Amino acid sequence: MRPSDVDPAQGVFGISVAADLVGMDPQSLRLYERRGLLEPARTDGGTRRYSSDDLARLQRIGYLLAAGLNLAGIAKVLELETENARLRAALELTHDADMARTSPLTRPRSVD
DNA sequence: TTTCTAACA
DNA sequence: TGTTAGTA
Repeated sequence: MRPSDVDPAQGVFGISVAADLVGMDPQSLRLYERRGLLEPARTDGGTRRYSSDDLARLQRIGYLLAAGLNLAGIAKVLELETENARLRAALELTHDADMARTSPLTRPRSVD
């Protein structure tokens, strides 16, 4: 299987490996999950499986923590970002490439 | 591996 | 408040 065939949304890493890759402790990863910042996949046995998307999310959490936000604030940020991505994806389906290039909200208004 | 608890800064 | 360590 080629690297390009790997689904970034599919969980493959155990918690120890995932924590190692992002420079965090497994305990912190569990705390983030309990606070609703993350929801990694589970094996049949119930152990966590972190995907590449999860790792990117963890690095985002680390960045926001360093920026001074607490976990509650980060949960809110990630929630809004997720919704924003969902809305943009829906917009992409409705509009053609030309419309998607400039947001209706930011497109300059004609002010005679 | 999980969850819980306590101590630290 | 978030991290770390110890426990079961």
